[in-house]
Amino acid sequence: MPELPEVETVVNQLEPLLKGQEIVSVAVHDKARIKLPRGSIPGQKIKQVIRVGKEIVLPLSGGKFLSFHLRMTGRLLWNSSLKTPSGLLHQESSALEQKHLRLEMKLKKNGKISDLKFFDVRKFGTVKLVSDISQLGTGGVEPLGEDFTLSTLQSLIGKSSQSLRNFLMRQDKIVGLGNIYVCEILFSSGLHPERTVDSLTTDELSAIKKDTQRILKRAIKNCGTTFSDFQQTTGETGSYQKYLKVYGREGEPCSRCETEIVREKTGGRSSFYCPGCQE
DNA sequence: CTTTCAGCCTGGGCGC
DNA sequence: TGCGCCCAGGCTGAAA
Repeated sequence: MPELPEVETVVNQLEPLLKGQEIVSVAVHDKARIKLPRGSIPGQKIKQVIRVGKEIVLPLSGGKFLSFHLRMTGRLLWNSSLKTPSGLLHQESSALEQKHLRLEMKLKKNGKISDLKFFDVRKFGTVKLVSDISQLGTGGVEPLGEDFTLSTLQSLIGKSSQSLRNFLMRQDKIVGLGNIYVCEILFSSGLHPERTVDSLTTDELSAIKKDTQRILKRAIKNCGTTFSDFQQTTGETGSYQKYLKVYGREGEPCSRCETEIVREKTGGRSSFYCPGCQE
């Protein structure tokens, strides 16, 4: 469930490891989903590691950009193995890892060979090579960027009458937010997920902007949110889950007003919120 | 035009 | 014990 803070964490951890590495070879294991032009990558160097929305992007020395989107279960690991459930024998564990391996690159720097592996259990993740960085991302505003202001938020909303929850999840408006952080932001702002965006006052919009930035920054500081052991791997040892106020807390008393947190499904997605203090 | 929604995909957890 | 069903959720493209 990587959202902006989790992707940012992976980027921060990979940057010093991958910077300056030459890509020696690329092996695509999931050829049905991952299409890369043959021979277009080997020989190039990784200039840096950056984040564009929820994508992990490697600008290459030849001017192109190699991009990974983890979606739900994608993992991008350097010189390490996919952590699999405990209790498996070594050969079972390695067979499971091989089953989920989608792409592998051999890297070289200062004569040392290393590898970068892309795993993905559910195959939603994507890998692509583009010649222009503008081909990446989904067009939304970076919530931690300078241009995410109250007036930007107002113009993004425009004449939309969508629910607040659906609006905040839209990557063509604001990038990086997913279900967990949207639930947390709305709790913090005291707003009901089904409020329509055209009903919001200036003060409420201002609260959304402020809470979005505060929560994302705090989550990045804590290296994101990690849920189960299975998903905990290099680059995802986050601890923000201990600060979650509503997500996954259905049935528990609200930390603000003691009302029981509810979970409600709308449009196939679960919203966690407090019916007592989110209006 | 805007908005909603099924489908993609697998493994874990639950009820029977 | 094992089978069927539901759930996680970002994003696309089709339908409303």
